Amino acid sequence: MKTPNHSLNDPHHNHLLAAFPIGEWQRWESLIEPVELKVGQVLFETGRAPAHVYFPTSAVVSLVYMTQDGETAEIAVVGNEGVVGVSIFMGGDVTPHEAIVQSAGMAYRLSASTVKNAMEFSNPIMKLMLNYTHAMFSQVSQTAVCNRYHSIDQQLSRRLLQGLDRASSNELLITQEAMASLLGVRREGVTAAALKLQHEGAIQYSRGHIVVHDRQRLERHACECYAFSKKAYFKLLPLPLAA
Amino acid sequence: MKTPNHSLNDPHHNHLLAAFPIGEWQRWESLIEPVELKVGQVLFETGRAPAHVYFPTSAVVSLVYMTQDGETAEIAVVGNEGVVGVSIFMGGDVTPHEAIVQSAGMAYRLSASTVKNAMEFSNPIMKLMLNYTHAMFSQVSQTAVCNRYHSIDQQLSRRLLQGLDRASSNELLITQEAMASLLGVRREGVTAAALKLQHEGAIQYSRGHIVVHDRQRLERHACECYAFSKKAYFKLLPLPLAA
DNA sequence: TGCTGTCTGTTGTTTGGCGAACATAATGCA
DNA sequence: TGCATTATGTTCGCCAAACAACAGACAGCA
Repeated sequence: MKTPNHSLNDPHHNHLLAAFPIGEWQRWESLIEPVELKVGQVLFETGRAPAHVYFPTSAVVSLVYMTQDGETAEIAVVGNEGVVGVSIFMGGDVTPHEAIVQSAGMAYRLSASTVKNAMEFSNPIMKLMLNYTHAMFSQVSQTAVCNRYHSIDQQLSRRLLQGLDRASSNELLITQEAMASLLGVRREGVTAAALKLQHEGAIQYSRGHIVVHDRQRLERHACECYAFSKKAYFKLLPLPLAA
Repeated sequence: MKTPNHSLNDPHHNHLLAAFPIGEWQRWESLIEPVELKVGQVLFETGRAPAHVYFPTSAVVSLVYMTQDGETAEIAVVGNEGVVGVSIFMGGDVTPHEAIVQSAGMAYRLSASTVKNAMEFSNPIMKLMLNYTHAMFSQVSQTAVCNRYHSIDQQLSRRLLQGLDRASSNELLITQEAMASLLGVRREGVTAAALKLQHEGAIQYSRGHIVVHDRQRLERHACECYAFSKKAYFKLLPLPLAA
């Protein structure tokens, strides 16, 4: 991958923002606001009207669905390839899921009202957002199927790769406990799968620090879902995820 | 439920079409085309560019995802509350899933190019479609969670209710085998669950004919997913599903 | 240095759903 | 009417993952 000529904190490090037409960009520059996101921070809650959309540059955000009894499942991951809060321009006053920061970092945000205006007046931006939403739709569908058919081993590998694609190094910061609630399985199940991967030399971890040593091995363990959802983003977005 | 003052084959029996602004409507009238949909008919396939969008009036369509090994899972149901083919105006050349007619009936269709134009020129219609897409997004997310946590009993009840809401009587036409592939489980699992419901007097069935006798009992068996996805459509659409 | 809380490893038991194989019953067609 | 086809019922073994309960291990703080 070519080194981009902007820093990780440049708004253009977000692929969607980078794809804004230059003419448009000037209009937004003054409205867009950098924010630092911390691990565990809740960007918006289920059933509430989100106040902003977030374009992560270095942060990674999980969209998490929670059942009545408090069981959780992640339905999509958003990093610098996308945007958190598509509900806003789709016209829903509320989101069906919550957005939680998985990995600390920077993001740029716009207020909900600004975004709604933008959609009315800028066709190219509207299209960009719709394209992204479509890719996310694919990811959510894929998650539904993955939940039905694939083993914990496969899903853990898939999720690690998805995290890796959105991270700036080969280290991920997440405990097995947290991973379990993302996958919607028990912690013991994650421990077993992670042990297996560690014995094979694919990863190495300790207390929330996961280092990926052998990406290809992970890819062999992962289900098709990983490749498919990645392909969906490639197809629909002007810029690819990190190679 | 009040009897609508138009027949089941009136375009306005589709809630989205019915919500088109009157001024807009005249523009579309000549372009929209009634079609009869037969059970099992494939409206579009995975990975292909859909040629039309379909607004069902009496037909019911399943959006089905298929894995590499041919395992299937339904990710959403579309009846006269919605539209099949949101991918088209979201800008995806391809859909990640296929659309299969579950229940024969009528629908109105528009060509893909017409729809794309419509989106450019009519803001109200664009908003309508986005609202619907948002509700569908909720349904897909809910499906993902349902696949993770809920039993076959619960899912079968949920799916029967979703079918019932989109049917014109209390009879559904679907075999246990077909239901199994929608839910992504084995046929035997569906048989067991269906037997249980039958013994309780909730339903009665024989060779693909399911008659619902006790809707409330089904609702008690179903998981929260049924109520939640229904609520999403209520909130976002101008007209409710059949009561 | 030791205490405390968090994270990870382990074990035994239970269970929902899968796989496979087969029996019975209804339907449709010849 | 008989036969083939399709739909449903049943059974047995099996396994992945859930549930439950606890032990060790590491990190940070007092």
